[in-house]
Amino acid sequence: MKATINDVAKQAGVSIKTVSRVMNNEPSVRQPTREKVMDAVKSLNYQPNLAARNLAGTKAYSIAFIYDNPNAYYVIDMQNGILAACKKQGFELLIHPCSSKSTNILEEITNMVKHSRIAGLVLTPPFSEMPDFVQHLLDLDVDVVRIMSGDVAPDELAPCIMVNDHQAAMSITQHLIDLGHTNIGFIAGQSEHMSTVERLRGYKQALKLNNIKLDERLIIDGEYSFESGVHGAKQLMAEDNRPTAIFSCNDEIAAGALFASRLMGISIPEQLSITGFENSPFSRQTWPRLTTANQPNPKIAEGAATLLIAQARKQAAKNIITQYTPQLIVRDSTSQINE
Amino acid sequence: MKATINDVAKQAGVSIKTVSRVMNNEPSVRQPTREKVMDAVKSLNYQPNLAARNLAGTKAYSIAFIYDNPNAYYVIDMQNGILAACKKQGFELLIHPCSSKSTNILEEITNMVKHSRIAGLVLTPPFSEMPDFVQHLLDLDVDVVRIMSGDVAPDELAPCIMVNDHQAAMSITQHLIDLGHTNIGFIAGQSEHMSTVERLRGYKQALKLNNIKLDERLIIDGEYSFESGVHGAKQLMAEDNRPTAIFSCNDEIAAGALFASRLMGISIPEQLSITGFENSPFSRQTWPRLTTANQPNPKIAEGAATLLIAQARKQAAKNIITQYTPQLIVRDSTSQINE
DNA sequence: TTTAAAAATGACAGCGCTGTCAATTTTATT
DNA sequence: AATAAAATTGACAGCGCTGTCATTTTTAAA
Repeated sequence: MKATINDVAKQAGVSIKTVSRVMNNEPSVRQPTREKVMDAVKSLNYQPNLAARNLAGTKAYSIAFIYDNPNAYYVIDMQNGILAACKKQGFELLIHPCSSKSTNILEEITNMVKHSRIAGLVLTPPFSEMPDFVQHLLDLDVDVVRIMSGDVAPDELAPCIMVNDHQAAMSITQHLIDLGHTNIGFIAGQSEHMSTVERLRGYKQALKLNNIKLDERLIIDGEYSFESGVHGAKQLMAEDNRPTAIFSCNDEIAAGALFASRLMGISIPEQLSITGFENSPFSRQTWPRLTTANQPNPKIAEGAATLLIAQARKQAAKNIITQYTPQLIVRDSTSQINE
Repeated sequence: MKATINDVAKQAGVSIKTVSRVMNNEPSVRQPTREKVMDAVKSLNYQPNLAARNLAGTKAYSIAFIYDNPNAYYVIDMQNGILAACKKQGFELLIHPCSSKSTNILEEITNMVKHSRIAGLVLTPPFSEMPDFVQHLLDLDVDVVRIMSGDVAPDELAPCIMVNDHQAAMSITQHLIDLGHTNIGFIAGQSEHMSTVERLRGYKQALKLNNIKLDERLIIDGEYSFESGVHGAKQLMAEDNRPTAIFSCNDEIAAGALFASRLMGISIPEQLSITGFENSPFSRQTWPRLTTANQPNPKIAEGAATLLIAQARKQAAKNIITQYTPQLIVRDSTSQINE
């Protein structure tokens, strides 16, 4: 029923070792031989047995994804992207949900790494932003690829996929400025998240570039939640220096701000422009639909996983930095000032 | 570094076969021997090598979860539950996102089942509601456990975890009736989903039990989305026979209905009660927070996976039916009529 | 052409476990 | 106490592949 390497070898008229070489893209196989083997592989619908590979070889054919993220949309997007890469490369994915606050998280992960043969891990925030954690993993002799916010890698420990929130935040802010806004409120996410820091930095820099004076009172501390958006918007609209636009650190905050505005009888976007961030499904379910920045999470994750697998195969340098910049998506929650 | 079965055997002073027997809970091992082995296992932190097991044995140590669900919260909950069961039983989880509309879905899954040694699959809607699909899998000689909506299993092909939406919908409706409501609108999800059918059935039955005449005009076709809730609520509030309460088929619809009500200047819950369904994180992010029915998805999924693994070990009957009834959670979006 | 070096291919052991079946020990029976 | 039956334990092959190293073939150099 299921073809083995032996069947392929017989059909191609070569030894199983040669088939093995072809399957692993090793050099030292002549082109005609390689083709003969590939033909047999195709005709038999052969797929190497992962268990046997793991048992016999020293290489690993699995990567792991650990997550601690209350945002299910984010996790699923990431997971789907990683799975896509794994499928293409014939790798397996180990999924490990866990809590970053748990005290024995290190032990837990260490145990997993030691007991499953793992080539490496894809790390997302908050894990990707914990240098000690990353170092610990590297000491365990597994590869690591980090997905994190910023435009400059923090170190050369391991490759980084940088999401340029700074640049994206500038684009959003510039979009608002182009619409004529100068009083722009900012509702932040948790300040421990790099993404918040970077988005705030982008916001500030855009103001500076346009010679708009920064009003610190328009920057509201918050967290990545609907409630935070509600409170933030209320607070902002109570200011003397009332903003005509609000930059929300993510779509949920923006949805909250939108909601609060309705309650206060402020019409969006006529009287107030509101922007989101992330382009989660959320942002299409509000009224009006949110202007936001699209973060191509599945693509990012697939890129990260592909890079990780290349690392595992020693086909990539340790210091690779990739950048993604979320792109502005203009929808219905922003417009010219219009009172 | 990593202990093998050999190390355990040596330390316990038995043969590796005996260790193997202990690890697999096979009979024919004397209690003292079993204990000696278990001690060695613990002291060496031994964990059987899955690759070797897969390669050597005929049993499978993996189950699969295929999903096609736009609701990320649902998927993550299910996945976490399944993973918990796998961890406890030393199984591995293969994750396979896919589209049920894709034409080659059957081939795709068949291929996966044939190439990875899989004991069985956990099926959620819509897959669990496709008898042909289930039969096809069974023909492939893998076990299947279905999670689906209803109070009666449709057949005895494979075990079912029934989520009693009918009963839960009755509870919600009864809650509204107890508050004095008799004109209760219903905004449906997609009618192809069993969950919609079952929830509508529960709604109708509760009305009947309370001798409230059913007004078909108060039943609005919809789908499981925010927009649908917005439109549904608008339509309902335009009726002559304007409802004082709205039963929404899920939390997203309810959020939409809530939103529309705000727009129409209807205050919740004073002038209109609105209920959700599912208790997604969504339902805590609305204002007011939604009265809803809690579906313990992680528990359901863990139960399903545990059952599947028992099946795989021939430790469970084929015709097991488990029932979960989502429980009413009363929050702030429902109250007595009060105009 | 001959010969050495390099490239391509193959033979074979063994990864850590389970299945089979044989050897041993225990228990029950006479 | 002797014997048969049952329960327990172990020896060993082999799952499908990769790593090592030997062998063969090709290519380059003399």
